[in-house]
Amino acid sequence: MQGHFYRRNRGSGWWQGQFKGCGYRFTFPRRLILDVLSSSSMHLSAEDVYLEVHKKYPGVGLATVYRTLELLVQMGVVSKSDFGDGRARYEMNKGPEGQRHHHHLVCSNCGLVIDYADFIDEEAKLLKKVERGLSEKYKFEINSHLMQFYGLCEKCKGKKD
Amino acid sequence: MQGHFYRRNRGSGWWQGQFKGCGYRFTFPRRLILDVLSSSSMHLSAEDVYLEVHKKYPGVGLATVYRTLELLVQMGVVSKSDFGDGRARYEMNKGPEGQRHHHHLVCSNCGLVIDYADFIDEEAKLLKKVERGLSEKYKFEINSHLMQFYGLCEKCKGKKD
DNA sequence: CTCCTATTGATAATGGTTATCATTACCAAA
DNA sequence: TTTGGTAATGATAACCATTATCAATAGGAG
Ligand SMILES: [Mn+2]
Ligand SMILES: [Mn+2]
Ligand SMILES: [Zn+2]
Ligand SMILES: [Zn+2]
Repeated sequence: MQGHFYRRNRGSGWWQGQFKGCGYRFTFPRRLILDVLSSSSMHLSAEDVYLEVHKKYPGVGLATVYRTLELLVQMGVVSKSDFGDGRARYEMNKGPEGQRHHHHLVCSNCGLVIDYADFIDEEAKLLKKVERGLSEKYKFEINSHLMQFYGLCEKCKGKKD
Repeated sequence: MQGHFYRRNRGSGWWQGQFKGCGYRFTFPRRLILDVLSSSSMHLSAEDVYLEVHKKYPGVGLATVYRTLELLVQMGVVSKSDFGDGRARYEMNKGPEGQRHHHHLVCSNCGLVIDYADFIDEEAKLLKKVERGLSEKYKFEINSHLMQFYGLCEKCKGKKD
């Protein structure tokens, strides 16, 4: 870092534990990035996160944002999605309050993304079943899945002439 | 085109009809690209298609391959997937013989991709159910879905120490 | 066969993401 | 508290799949 000074990072608690547990350091930029992700319910791009962090501490660089996001994805703390707009989107996945697993509904016209967890229970039941069958037949060890629905949102559905 | 000559394209049949039906021309490069996709069961990148077409007719450019692939995706003839290797993958989806809808099993370690349609029936049941629920609750008109499983293939599962 | 224009090929440009590298900060040990 | 080894960082260049540009060509209706 050239010319920037962070206040000493004396953090503690859940996040610090998560990082330490994985053999990583809980640095100040990482804390800031987590703050942004935690206090937002949107699907943020790396640049979104960068701009937000930048408001509070202009010293944090874009590269660090990318690196941290990738790290958090690896840790399972953040989930990374592609909604077809040419950039990755990130959102908090696991926090002190537990998981928040959900799937997405994407509008092909305006890009609106809706989170839903309503039908996760039913889905989970079948997903488990399918996963079991696939594991057996293809000798595959399934760790995760991706599921998205595409279509037209209420507004875009009406705009069709 | 600068300096290349295609033999007159006197094609007819199913494909020609598909293109005409959508208001497009059935050109020679487009036919070649379709040939490559039709005669392969792999998940080809745009460059893969380009190299293959290039063997027969070096006059076809990469831009045309990209354009044609995008067109075919719009027409529903080809499906475009992202398996996480930084480039889009294409494969035939609809042909004279009908649809070939399937989902994917992706190895997070070696990138192996397995097509499967075995459990589509069970999946389809749930997908329909969930789609109905989501449509109703969120006033969404669902047109398509994306479903992938990630994990370790047989070989990679064994290599873990 | 003619004419209009959709399509094409070569190539430059785009833009999100990654690599590089000198500098800095975290933290365990003294 | 001081020190030292090293993980992490910031600025920036590089990467690279995909798109835009534009003059030239080819498809196909009439
Ligand atoms: Mn979400
Ligand atoms: Mn496939
Ligand atoms: Zn919409
Ligand atoms: Zn594998």
